[in-house]
Amino acid sequence: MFHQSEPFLARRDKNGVVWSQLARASSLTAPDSYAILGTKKMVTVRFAPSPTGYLHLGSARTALFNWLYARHMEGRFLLRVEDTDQVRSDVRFLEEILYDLRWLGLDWDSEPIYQSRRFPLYRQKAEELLAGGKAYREGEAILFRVEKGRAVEYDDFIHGRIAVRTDDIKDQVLIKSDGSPSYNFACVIDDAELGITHILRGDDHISNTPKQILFYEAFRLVPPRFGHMPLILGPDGAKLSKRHGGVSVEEYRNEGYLPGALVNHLILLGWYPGEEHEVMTLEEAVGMFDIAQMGDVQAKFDLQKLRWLNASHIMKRTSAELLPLIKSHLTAGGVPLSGVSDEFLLRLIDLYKIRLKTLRDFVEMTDCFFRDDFAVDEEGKKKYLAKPENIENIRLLAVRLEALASFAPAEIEAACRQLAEERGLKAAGLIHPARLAISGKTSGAGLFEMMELLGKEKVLRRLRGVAP
RNA sequence: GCCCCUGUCGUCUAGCUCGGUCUAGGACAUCGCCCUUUCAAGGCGGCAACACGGGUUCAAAUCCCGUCGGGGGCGCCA
Repeated sequence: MFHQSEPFLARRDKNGVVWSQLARASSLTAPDSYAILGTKKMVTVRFAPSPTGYLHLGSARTALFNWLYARHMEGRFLLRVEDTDQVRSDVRFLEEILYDLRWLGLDWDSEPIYQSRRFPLYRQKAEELLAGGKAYREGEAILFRVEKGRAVEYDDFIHGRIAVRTDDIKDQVLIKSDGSPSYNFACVIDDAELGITHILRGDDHISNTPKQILFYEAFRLVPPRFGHMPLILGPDGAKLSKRHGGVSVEEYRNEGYLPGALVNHLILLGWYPGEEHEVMTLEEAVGMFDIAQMGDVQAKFDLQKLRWLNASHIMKRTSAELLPLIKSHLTAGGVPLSGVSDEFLLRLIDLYKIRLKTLRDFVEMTDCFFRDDFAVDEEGKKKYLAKPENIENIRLLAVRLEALASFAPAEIEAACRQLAEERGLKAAGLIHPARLAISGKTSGAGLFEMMELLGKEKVLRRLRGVAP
């Protein structure tokens, strides 16, 4: 179960359990406890998902920053599955979470470890405390005795010094009556054994930290450095929830967001890379990341900015890179792709990628290229196809285009402009009605390119459809 | 109720550590103009903030105190 190579400077205790941070210094909470110990440790962080649901944006952000720090420091990023709740945990959730992490571009070192397989260890450690008089039994449970009248202090690397009185901390459950370990206890046992050097987690854990530090003390271990990042809120300042437009990574993937864009936004919600670097790739972020610059103020998830970032990331991708993604969105959107060549799709992507906010937008924007029964914009109809002269112009345009030997944009444009001039119109006076006729839309790519991709036959048929 | 974190444009933020260079800078959104075949993209410009009240100081967004606001926690959930 414990597949890792042994942590740096680890040693085994009399029970054969590997411990990596045996305390020798008296100042357990000294900010540079590692320096005091005289040991240079590889940065080791972890992400500890609980497989009781999908990967929430907040969790994704926690994983992301831990990963960033590990990669920047050339340290290790471990995964620990907190599946002590046998009832609510499900492997399906875990698989989804791992899938989402990979999709975001986050990889981990070593196999994940599972808390559910380590119950004997937690019990053994709790019994040590029992034997040492630091814990007591209450029924089937084992509780930790919190010494009153003192303070627990630590230097949070995001918030600075935090101190709480033990009078405000109740005795803590170590092992529950059903034999499973409490969250805080299993967490400490595992973090110590894994040699975790830095714990970066959400602000919601800030009050757990003093309790955990008490456990480290009880085992005479030097605690890791802790940092708590503020939670992300919804646009209205309330807790991020479904009604804000999606809380799971999966939802954003399905909406057509690029992982790089989602990650970019999540990064911006906790760390500012400088005015010239707001749009960045994960790789760039790894290089620039500075944990000391992380923000300590809660930020609101801004869908508008995400959309803009997504558009920026899409524009930077080549059409070939976008192709498989676009294809899956087309398929998901019910567009049959049989008989559609990659060459055709590539050219269509060339034309439209600059206009996309999400990949999914492509499906709606380009529907006229895949079907003949596309919807026609009502406002546009009134504006461009209501007058008889519009219809006549379209009819004449069809005649001109039909005579074209080459159906390339340049030739189409020349024909359009010439006809417009002959009819005493501005080119736009012909272009807008024509676009509406062939696509049903008042917006889109350049008309001549659209026509070329659509092909002469369809263009003529559609023009004649509105101007028989 | 108690404990903890936090408060610069609508939003994300720079500045705060070492008070004066801040008539507070950038980005998203928004508005206007340019470009233009529409929509985008791009270029240019506008609007817009130091939560409030006291101090300290020649001088405070920057230091101190209080108030108010936002968030989190106080489980044999994780």
